[in-house]
Order: sequence, then C-alpha cells, then structure tokens
Amino acid sequence: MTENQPNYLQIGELSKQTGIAVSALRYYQKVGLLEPCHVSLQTKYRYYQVSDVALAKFIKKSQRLGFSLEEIKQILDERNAGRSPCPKVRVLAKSKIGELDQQIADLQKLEQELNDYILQAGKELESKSDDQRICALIDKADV
Amino acid sequence: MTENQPNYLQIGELSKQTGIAVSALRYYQKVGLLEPCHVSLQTKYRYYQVSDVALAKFIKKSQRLGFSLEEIKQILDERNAGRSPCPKVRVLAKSKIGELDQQIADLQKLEQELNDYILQAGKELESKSDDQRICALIDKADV
DNA sequence: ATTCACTCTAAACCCGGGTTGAGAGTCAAC
DNA sequence: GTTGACTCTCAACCCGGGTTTAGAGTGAAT
Repeated sequence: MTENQPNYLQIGELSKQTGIAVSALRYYQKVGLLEPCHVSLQTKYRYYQVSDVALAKFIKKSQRLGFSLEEIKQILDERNAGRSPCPKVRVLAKSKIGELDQQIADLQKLEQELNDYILQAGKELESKSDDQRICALIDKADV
Repeated sequence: MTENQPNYLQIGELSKQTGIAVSALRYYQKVGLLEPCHVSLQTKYRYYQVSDVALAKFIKKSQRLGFSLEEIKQILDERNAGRSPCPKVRVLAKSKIGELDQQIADLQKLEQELNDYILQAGKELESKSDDQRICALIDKADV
C-alpha cells in the first residue's frame, strides 16, 4: 500500500503520538482544523504526515493557552494563505492576556480581601448573623 | 394580594434590578441556586425577597470571577448550612488564582517570544519556508 | 369586557468541544 | 479463512449555561 509508507501515519498512531483522542482528530477534520494529507478512496482511511504530529500538538497547546478551535483555525488559515501566522497570534494573545490580566486582578483583589477578613474579622464573624451577608468579601469586590 | 407587598419582587422586577434574564433566573431556581421566597399556589408566580437582588448580583459577580454555577451553589450551600461561606470561597479562589497564574504565565511567555520574534527574526521569516514551522514561537512555548 | 403586559410550564434548541455506539469494512498474522 | 486490532460513517448523546417557542393563565387599567 502506498498509504502505508513510514512517512504516513494512521489516525490511531497520530492519536498515540499526540495524546489526542481519535474521535477528537476526526472532529478536527470536520471543523477544518486538521486535514489528513491523504484519504484512501477505497477504505476511507485517513493518512497523516509526520509533521501533523507537531501540528496536532500545536493545536493542543494553543487550546491550553485558552484559544478556541475557531481562533486556532484562524491562525492556521493565515499560514495556509502563505502568510506568517504570528501577527494573528500576537493579536489573539494580547487580547487573551488582557482578559486574563483583568480576571486575575479581580481574583487577587478578592483574595486579598478574603485574607484581611480571615485575619481581622474572625471575631465579627461570630457576632454577626450570616443571614445578613452572603460573603462580605465577595460583596465588597466591585467587579 | 399578600404576594404584592412592596417587599416582594416579581421575576421581571428582579431581572430589571440585576440585569439577569428572566429565563436565567428561572434556570437558577431549577439548578437550586436561587429559590424564590414564595411561589403562589394558584398562579405559580415567583416572588423574591428584596435581599435576593444582592444574592442574584452576587451570583453574577462570582460568575464573572470565573466560578461555575456549581461552585457558586457550593458557596451558597455553606451559607445555608449556617456556616460562613468564606473558607469555601477562599479555597475556590485560591485554586482559581492558581490556574489563572499558570495561564497568564504561559501567555506572557508566548507574548515575550512573539515580541522577540518580531524584533529580531523578521529576516529569518522570509528566508525560511513557513511550511516547516507553524509558528516558531508557539512551538517554542513549552506549555 | 377587553386589552396589554406580565407570568407560567414544558420541551426544544443553541453553542463549543467533543464522546459514544451501532454496524460495517480493512488489514496483517496465524 | 478466520481472528483480532484497527478503521470507517452516521447519528445520538453529553456538559454547562442558558434561550426560544408555544400555548395558556394572571392582573390592572380602560
């Protein structure tokens, strides 16, 4: 089989080498994210390039960084259009970092207030009824 | 109607005062997150306490901080069990902050590498074929 | 008595990111 | 030639966090 040359990978092999479920790889193809380089007409088996291991890992990594499959697709489409995807990545990364910065600032504020609470308001805790407050510290966090 | 005293709010009024859709408020009841203080037997109309405005806003705020409805429920259940919800909030907040710290560190690393790339590797960009690399910088980010 | 805004329920639908299952075909080894 | 591991398609299902829709009831004002 020409498809079985060592430079072609079957979907299960790609799955093993990337840690991505076979069903997920098929799903990636469905949404246009990761196309096999060849599909057998007779058997409909998918065959992937060795370099698709890196590509699949890239997808996984980008997902862990908080990009949606749609965003990752935009990045890859840049590449497929012959352009460097990095400017796109930069824009997406900047915006993602902005969101995360805001979120983390809010949470840190909350945490600080919680710490203050634990340290200095333990006595008030018992004197006041909890029914009046939900959690004084979350209430105070003006998010 | 006893339900129509000024200290009771209909669902639409609660919606207006909190900016939470009526359908979402009904959903919150369904998942045990926000119970009306009274439900008419005849009309099945929901009636909320004035203090539920704060509670609903708390839910919204917590969601914005990245807590799931299930986590918010856990916090509120603490309160309903007569305990201070703050230790629970602290645990959840700490863990959330940890996740965010990791994410933001990864993204910042990526951003830094992207900046380096823009500054010093513009020439390599044209000399190398993009087909070999997806985006050198995301590839390098060992996330 | 009717109009109008409000509310109700139940079920269906939406999104992203997949997983699961049924039933069939494929491939290499024995 | 059959076993066993692998693959295929297609459809259904899952999760969270809701929204939408249909059809019916409610409440206050005109």
